[in-house]
Amino acid sequence: MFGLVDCNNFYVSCERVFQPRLEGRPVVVLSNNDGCIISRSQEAKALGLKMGDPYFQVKGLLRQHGVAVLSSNYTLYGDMSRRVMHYLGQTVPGVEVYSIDEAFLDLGGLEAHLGRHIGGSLTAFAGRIRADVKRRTGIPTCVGVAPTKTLAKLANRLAKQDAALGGVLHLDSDERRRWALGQVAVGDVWGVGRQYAQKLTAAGIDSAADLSRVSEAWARKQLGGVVGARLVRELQGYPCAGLGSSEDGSLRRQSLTCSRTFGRPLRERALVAGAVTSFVARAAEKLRRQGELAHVLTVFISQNRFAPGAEPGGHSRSAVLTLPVPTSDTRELAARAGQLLGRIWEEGAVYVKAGVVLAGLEPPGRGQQLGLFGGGPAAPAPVAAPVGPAPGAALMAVLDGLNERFGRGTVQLAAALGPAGSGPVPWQGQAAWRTPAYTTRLEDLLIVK
DNA sequence: TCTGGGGTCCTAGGACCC
DNA sequence: TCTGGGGTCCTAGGACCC
Repeated sequence: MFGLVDCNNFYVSCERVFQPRLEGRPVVVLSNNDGCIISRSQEAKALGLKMGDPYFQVKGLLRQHGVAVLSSNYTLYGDMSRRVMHYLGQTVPGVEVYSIDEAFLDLGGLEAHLGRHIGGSLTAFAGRIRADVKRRTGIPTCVGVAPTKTLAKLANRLAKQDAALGGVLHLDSDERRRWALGQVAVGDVWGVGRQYAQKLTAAGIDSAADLSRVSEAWARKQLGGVVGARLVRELQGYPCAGLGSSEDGSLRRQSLTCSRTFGRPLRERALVAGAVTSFVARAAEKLRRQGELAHVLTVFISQNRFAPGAEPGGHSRSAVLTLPVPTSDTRELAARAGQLLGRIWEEGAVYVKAGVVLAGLEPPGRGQQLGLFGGGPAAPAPVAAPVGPAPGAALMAVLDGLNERFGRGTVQLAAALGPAGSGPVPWQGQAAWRTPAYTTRLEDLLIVK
């Protein structure tokens, strides 16, 4: 049995914890660079504001209705997420952190145990989790409980829709499962996106219930092979996916990206190179926190995809390099990234965004590919060097330590600093309405009088 | 003027291995 | 006449998720 805990309007809810005056008012949170709406309160949804609406297109509407507008504050959301997940991890046997605001719970075998303790049902247990998360973190959630992950997602959606359910829906019988399937449009099923929804409705499949009745062969043919087959089976109540392992509640990623839209369009190579270097540094930091090394490095740069005449996908170029020796050393990754940028750079073009991806992640230690001539290119080591910490690891540890203690960016590569002079780096995005880091910076701590 | 930033999984084809 | 069988790795692309 699976539970799915999903925080309601997560980013808005995080902001409301520290600004209670935002309760009951329409509130939106904007993406990086204050580009589009990425989180909306119920009141904002009721005004017809959509996920992904570009800010400049809805500015008038926002003003007209007195909508509170906030820039995104990922430091805050990440920390609030950690608190929620930590509580869940202490409360149930297994947790898979699925995204910043969602977690799957392993509720297998709990029912018998619960019978003797609280209220006797998973429904009551889920209600208690919900109340505890709210009390401990201030974040409202809904909980779906069902025999498969896909059904738990579906139950969660219904719990969010219908306030009468009290934030919890447990699909504890076949009748209830069938009822729930009938309530949900096929396009709202987890795993059915725009393309599939279009295809399905064209074939007369309109609800989750309809989808649960198609043949496996049809699902395979129409919905991406085995993925589609599993999707249908899950709707029927047969689990096809277990709880992803994240024992300590932290996510272990298979790739790490850092990319940003620039604060303004850039045409100077040195500036874009500076941006790429700073993105590499950030990605490498995440990589080291995860305790891994990367084998594959990708750099991409994008021109304005909304420019008239831009063909879909044609606005972006990327270059990939498989490193001879996996590394997490910012200096080496930055040097390689600079070379990759040279391969895709077009003089005269105007770029609006860049990014780097670290992939082929592996833990250090045994099994590591060593350089044939010893060490990595950045810091040659003797051929006979025993397997041990990578060259430069100590330096990176000091770098991370300083930045953690004194704030991100305290020590950086000079190449990531931008042109001499003062002011924000030219690739820094807009964030006109950013709230303080209430929970992670001492200076930003709220003072209650 | 202005349009996010992360991720996942699967398929298919080609090159190459023994 | 006849032309194996079993793999891996890489790339590109497509779908999906929050």
